[in-house]
Amino acid sequence: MDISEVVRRSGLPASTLRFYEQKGVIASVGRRGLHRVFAAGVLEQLSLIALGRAAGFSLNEIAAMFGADGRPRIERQQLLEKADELDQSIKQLTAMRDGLRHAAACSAPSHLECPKFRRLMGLAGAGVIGERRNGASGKK
Amino acid sequence: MDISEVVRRSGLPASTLRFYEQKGVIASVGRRGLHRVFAAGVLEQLSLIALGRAAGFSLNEIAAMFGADGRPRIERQQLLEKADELDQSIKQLTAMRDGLRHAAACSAPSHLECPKFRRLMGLAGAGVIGERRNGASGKK
DNA sequence: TTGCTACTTAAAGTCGACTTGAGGTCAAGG
DNA sequence: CCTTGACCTCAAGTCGACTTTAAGTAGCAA
Repeated sequence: MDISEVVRRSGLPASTLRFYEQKGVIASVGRRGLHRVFAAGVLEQLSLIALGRAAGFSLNEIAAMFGADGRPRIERQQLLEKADELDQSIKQLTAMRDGLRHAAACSAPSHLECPKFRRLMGLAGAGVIGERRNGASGKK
Repeated sequence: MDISEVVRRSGLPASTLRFYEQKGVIASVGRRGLHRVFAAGVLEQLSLIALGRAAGFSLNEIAAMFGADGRPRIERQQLLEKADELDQSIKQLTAMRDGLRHAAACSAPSHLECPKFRRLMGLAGAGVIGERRNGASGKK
């Protein structure tokens, strides 16, 4: 497969594929002239990468999960740790969501008057609630 | 209060306070010489900012939530929208967490052999599962 | 053989939220 | 009065995951 076919079948832009190759998270099997040639398996790898990213692994972590052969060597321990991290996130997000819904419905004239809201503020101010860089989609 | 007191009582570094002021998300009440002077209310504002950040609002969004007086003007609609976003995130993260736990426990020799895992891969590859820049802590 | 493109590279740019560094000012304590 | 060090400003750097741009190359159809 040449890069355009991988683009077509994966939906990723060519720039991303080159970037991934450069980072070592995928590999081309060779060149036809200058042009990269990819094995069919790269599509599966790309799915796996997308999954890893969605689970919150960084590209470097993901790169470390592939052996030189391109097959994944994923440690179960790592999966469990990430699952626990996600559990933490889920709890925080759930508390936050409930807090927001309450605040939106709360009859207090200003949110600052609402005790629940203030409690949430206190937690966030004390750093109890995890820092997030980005959470939900960002569609469009 | 001078900046060092705000630092002490908020736990935030001075650089962050200056940065926040420059972004317009907080304001100092004036100067004593060159030195900024802050009103006591800034601590509450900072908690509110922390809360907003934890909920997934950007600094720009947060800045827009404060009137010129420094009091928050938070639209309930905005809170509900963010709550819905969080709901989405929570669903995705929950699915991901369960998938990871299954994969870790799965008896298949390679994760690639596991149908559930492959299904998750497919979803991620198709972009069904939201993109995340960062989710859980990142402690240490 | 020509010429069109799709491909190539390397370097720089983007985005958000800050941090860091260099160089300067001045309020307060001795 | 003088030193000290906390504070100031402005510019640049960082991090991660890419994208963009400029300039060059070459596979393939005509």
